[in-house]
Amino acid sequence: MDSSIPTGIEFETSRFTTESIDFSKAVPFFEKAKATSLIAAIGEVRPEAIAKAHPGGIKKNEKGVYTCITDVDELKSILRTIALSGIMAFDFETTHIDDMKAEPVGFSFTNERNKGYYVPFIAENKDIVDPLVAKEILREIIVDKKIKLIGQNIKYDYKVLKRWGIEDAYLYFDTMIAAWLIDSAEGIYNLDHLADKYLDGYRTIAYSDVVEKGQIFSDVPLDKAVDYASEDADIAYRLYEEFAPILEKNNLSTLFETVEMPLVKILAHMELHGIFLDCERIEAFNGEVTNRIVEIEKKVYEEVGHEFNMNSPKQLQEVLFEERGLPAQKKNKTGFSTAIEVLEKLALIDVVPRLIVQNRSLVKLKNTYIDVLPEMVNEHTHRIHTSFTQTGTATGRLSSRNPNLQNIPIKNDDGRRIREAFTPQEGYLLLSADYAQIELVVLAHLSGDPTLKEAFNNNEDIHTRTASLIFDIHKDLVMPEQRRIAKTINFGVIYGMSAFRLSNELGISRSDASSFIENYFKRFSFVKGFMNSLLEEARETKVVHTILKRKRPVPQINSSNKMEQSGVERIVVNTAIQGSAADIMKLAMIKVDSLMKQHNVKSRLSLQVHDELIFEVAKDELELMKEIVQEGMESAYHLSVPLRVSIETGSCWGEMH
DNA sequence: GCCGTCACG
DNA sequence: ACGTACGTGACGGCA
Repeated sequence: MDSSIPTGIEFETSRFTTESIDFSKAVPFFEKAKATSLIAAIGEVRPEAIAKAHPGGIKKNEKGVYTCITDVDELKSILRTIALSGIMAFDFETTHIDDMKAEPVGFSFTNERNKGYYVPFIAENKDIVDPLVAKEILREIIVDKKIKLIGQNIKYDYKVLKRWGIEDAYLYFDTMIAAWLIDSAEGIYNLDHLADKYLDGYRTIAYSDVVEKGQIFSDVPLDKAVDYASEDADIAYRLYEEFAPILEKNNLSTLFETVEMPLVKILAHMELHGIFLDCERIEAFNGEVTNRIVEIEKKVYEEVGHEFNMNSPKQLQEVLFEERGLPAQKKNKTGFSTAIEVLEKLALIDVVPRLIVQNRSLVKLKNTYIDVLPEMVNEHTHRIHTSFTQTGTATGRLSSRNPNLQNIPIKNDDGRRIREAFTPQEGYLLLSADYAQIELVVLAHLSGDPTLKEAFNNNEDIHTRTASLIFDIHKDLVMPEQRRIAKTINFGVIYGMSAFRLSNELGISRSDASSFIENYFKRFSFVKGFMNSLLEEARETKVVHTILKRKRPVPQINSSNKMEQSGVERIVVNTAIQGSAADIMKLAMIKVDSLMKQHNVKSRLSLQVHDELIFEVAKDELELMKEIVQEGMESAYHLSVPLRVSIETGSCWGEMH
């Protein structure tokens, strides 16, 4: 890789303004959307309806006709013609699956179903089309003419485009995101699966049939490469024609256009920018942790009388419950559980489980973070570039992979040492902005509960307030233990609590737990009412939706299996809350991004951790950024209770003031 | 490839 | 009497 990796990323002018989005108006959006699709319920294809809509007998699963373009003038002429239509499906073939390493070896495109073109730069290791020449032709229609791009997982192609030197693109329609919005419970959104599911069992050419094991795409014979690559563009185009009307029909177009698609670029920019990891800090900590692990293991072996693998649940069970005769507690499928809460109980009566508890968390830190994160540092940017998955959750949240930077430890001092190794570049600080109690705030809004709303309107400590209500005492008299109980109950409300779990969590009897819950719902009666109407609606429609009308299908809501049914009921309650909070955070990211562009700042968004945004902020922009971030996040969506954001800054993640 | 476990919100 | 908190990703062990 060369200097084409962007260091400071330039942003295009957003189609977005800072005005808040009015979701009450469904904007007709897909001008090209044709009435070809007839999905009755979400994600459900009705063959007879499709036959009606295609009286000519057009088969959705027909193979397309694909063309190889090797002549530069021909490429120019075809792309210019396509540019007149204003839209095209586009797909890169590259050297790597990792978009931070991938170099283009060719690209495919189409603006018509059953057609496709492939432009090979290299095939069978021979140079064909000069990529630098092709790049300029592409630039003309992607940057200058701003053609609307359709793609499957278009964030990948956008990142490759940017790293290649094409600085901007109009990301119009990601078929993967559309499929996810249409059916967030499906979980599989790769092109092969989507073609099978939505194009009447269309079988795509498998990557593994084209690219031999150990080879890359530039090794593939030209004829095979043309078919494989062109098909990707063709299928993406066909899926676009399928999905656009389904989105319309399900009132998902506005969410798609104004939230999910604008977010693609924001995530791409975050990923490209990455975050710096101070490997020396990690290495210093590694020495310390490794010593402690060795010490603990030595003590355990001494105590037990022999060596064994204490990371093997099976071997550990033997040692604890057979050799040492400790009382087994929870069972799981394979035997007796050695989960942390079990070990903590046993730790009161025996030194071995006590040592194992310490060992567990240190080994976890070492295996998951200390040994892995330094290896994930990009050798050119010297930073860590996570990948945010936009289609990874059923609720609307993001997830983070390779590495997951949404689960970096914070809850204890050892773990926090990992967080402290994430540091800003010279002249910058890290700024963390997080929503205070966003899920309970969302609950107050959705339920309209006057007591809950009042607490947030008065900016009270919600757990203390809850305690004062359920224990019927003045809030100044709430004891820490009572606050802890209230906090657990508040979590329980969000998750759809049961008396059983609450009693376990609090170490109290189940009847005591039941009366806490009863008391809670007596005090927050609108919350109970809200949940009931949510469930009623879900039973009726088989769908739960968020404030932005994001949908999660819950077909099992009326299951005759009571356990399954109550499981789905918890999902319904939690999805409405967690998903709405995720909606708000996405709006906030878009708004803050827009404000940052308006002010033309050097500062960059680095990470999102569900209710928190982390920025790398230029020191001379600190005050401005604090204002922008707070304003953008707090006004992201108008609720009937105030959204509050707390901002901290520091010279590393984890130590913020 | 699944399971148990555990890091986060 | 059942046997249970929601959403993720990643690890090592084991078949």
